[in-house]
Amino acid sequence: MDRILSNKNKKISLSEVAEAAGVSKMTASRVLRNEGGFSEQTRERVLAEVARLGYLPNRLATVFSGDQKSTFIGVSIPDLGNEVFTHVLEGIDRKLSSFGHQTVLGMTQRAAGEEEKWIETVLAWQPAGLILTGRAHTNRSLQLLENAKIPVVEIWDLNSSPFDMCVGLNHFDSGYQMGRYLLTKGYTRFGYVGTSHDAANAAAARLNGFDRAIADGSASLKKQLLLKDVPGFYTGYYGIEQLLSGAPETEVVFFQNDNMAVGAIHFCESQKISVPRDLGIAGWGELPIASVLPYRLTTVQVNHLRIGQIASEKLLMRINGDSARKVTDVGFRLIEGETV
Amino acid sequence: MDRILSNKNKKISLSEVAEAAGVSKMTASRVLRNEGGFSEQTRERVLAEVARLGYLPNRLATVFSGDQKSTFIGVSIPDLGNEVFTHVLEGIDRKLSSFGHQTVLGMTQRAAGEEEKWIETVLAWQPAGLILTGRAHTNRSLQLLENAKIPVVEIWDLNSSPFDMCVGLNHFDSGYQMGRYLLTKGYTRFGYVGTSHDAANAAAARLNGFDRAIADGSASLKKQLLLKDVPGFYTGYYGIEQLLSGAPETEVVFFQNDNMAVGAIHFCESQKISVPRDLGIAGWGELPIASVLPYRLTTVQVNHLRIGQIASEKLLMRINGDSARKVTDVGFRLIEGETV
DNA sequence: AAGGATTGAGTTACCGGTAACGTAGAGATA
DNA sequence: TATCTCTACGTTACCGGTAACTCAATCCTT
Repeated sequence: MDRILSNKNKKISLSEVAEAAGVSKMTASRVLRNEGGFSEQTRERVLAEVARLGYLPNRLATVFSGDQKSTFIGVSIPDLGNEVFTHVLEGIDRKLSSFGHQTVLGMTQRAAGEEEKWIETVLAWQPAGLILTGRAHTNRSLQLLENAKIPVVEIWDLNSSPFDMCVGLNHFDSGYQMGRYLLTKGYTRFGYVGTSHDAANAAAARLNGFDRAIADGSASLKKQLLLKDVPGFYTGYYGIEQLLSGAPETEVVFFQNDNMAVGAIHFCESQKISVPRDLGIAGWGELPIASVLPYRLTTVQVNHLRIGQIASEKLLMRINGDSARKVTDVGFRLIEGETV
Repeated sequence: MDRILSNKNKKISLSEVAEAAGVSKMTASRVLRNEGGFSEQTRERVLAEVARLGYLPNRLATVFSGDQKSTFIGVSIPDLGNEVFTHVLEGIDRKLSSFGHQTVLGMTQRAAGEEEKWIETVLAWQPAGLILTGRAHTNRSLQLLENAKIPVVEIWDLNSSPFDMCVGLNHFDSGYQMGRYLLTKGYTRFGYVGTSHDAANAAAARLNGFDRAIADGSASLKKQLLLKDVPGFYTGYYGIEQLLSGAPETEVVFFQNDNMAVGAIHFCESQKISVPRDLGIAGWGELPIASVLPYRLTTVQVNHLRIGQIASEKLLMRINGDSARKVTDVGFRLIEGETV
């Protein structure tokens, strides 16, 4: 009845191919790896049997025997629902797959210590390297990574002394610069809306930087709102409503990302609050959504795809035995838009 | 100089743990699997050595020896840049990881035949099952799947006779219903804007259904635009501009997804084109972005997350030896919004 | 024509676990 | 007391490839 269950005959192994071709397993192996040491006649016989029997090599055996390294790369990201990280992941997978590697995904946002469990599980599969988002790791995680002796890239938040390698940007600085910029625009009453839902360490760093800039400018952050929700349009829309009802004197609001900022702009439009005349709005990350606004959003531009690509490149270099720079700062650029 | 290269000592194996504990490899294995057949004293000694040496089991060896199945699940999606599929992927990975499985990602949109190559690569790793997006597979792909003898779920587009199992919805019908609905609203001049960029078989089915409905209503699709771009806001924004410049008499436009529809609405706002008075706009997929519009978007609601969850559940059931329904239709719901 | 190099194979061992089987000693049973 | 049954291990073999080694036949050399 069941196609799978009824069909119990196991997979074809190299020995069976070899036997069918009338040669030894080793000779068949040589033919498949094109290693030389066989006649043209033998080659044809072996390849004919490979095709006839539908032989597929078992990479597990190769890697297991230690002759080759695995081509798995473990990639942990906090959240697929967050557009920012899907762009990073896209950059990673594109690069890796074009070099014959496989991305083994891990979403590790849901609970603290989740990453540790994931690292342990994925290491048991002998990956060739790991890419981890963020730099908060448990002691045991670090121990596991130490023992694994594989290259590791931490992405997103820049770390001057990473475990191994690191690519990202200085989130604190990006928040600080935004704060400075808004001060030069003459604002004195600031607000911030973000989420505490995800592994928002980087977002927290941005907020800290923003806060510091304002303090350095002898102003102060009037109201900050950390919602327990995903950082999307919707959250921005209702976040701004909530913030304004609590602190209507706010002049400008910095959002965790562009999606939230655009949501806020929509709220303002619906309430006839003029941006930037009545209220300034700043986002972060330059997400595609901002492109459709009739005016340019004030935001911070980050090349998410590039973070993923560089992380993959570092890993690939090290896997190939070359050395790679410990820290790569992809930087950011403040976009002086028309919403403040 | 290099942490990795200088540290050549290989990983600790079970034999080494066993030796250190003064027992045989087999006894150590029994302790770790809690299989019984050892004394409390032995157990403590082995576990102490495991902790001291930082032993991590090599799952490759276990799976390779055929004693256990692998916990890999290969998941191929066309595009991570497309929000729709990231939601599906999120549903998949959540479910799989909570049952101790690993998602091995594959992005197979970029070129035809890419999926075949990916299937071949990933099968060599002996995955426990596969999830494939869409139902267009090459003959060789089908051959490979046949030989692999593992459960396979095709997702997204519903298929009455899937290779193995299938979960999704009838895209043709969803397009047809939208067409019928717009006809009842009295429209006679229709437009469509989508992309030809991704594996848009499902989107093509929606367009076909839409087209058929219009033909059945004795009207006709005036203008259809297939842009070579990603199906996002931006593309919708410029797509509608292009469509209207070519066919200004168009009364209502159906978009490939909500992102594009919202982009179009933004364009209309910027051009003082009133929606729905001057132009009707319909989307597809009920993406979060639509929530921020001041009015409800006319669209088709689909539970993307659920598709991923059900696909994973089917796979897990079959991996555990139970049977699962061949085809699951998650359905869709036409949202009669305020934009037509 | 004897010795050396080349070609086209085959043989053995190994990777790290686990199934299956074997076994010595302690305690229970007839 | 002889046998039987546990308990707590140890031993062997195997999974599917590949490295390292061996070896016979052929082809050049000088």
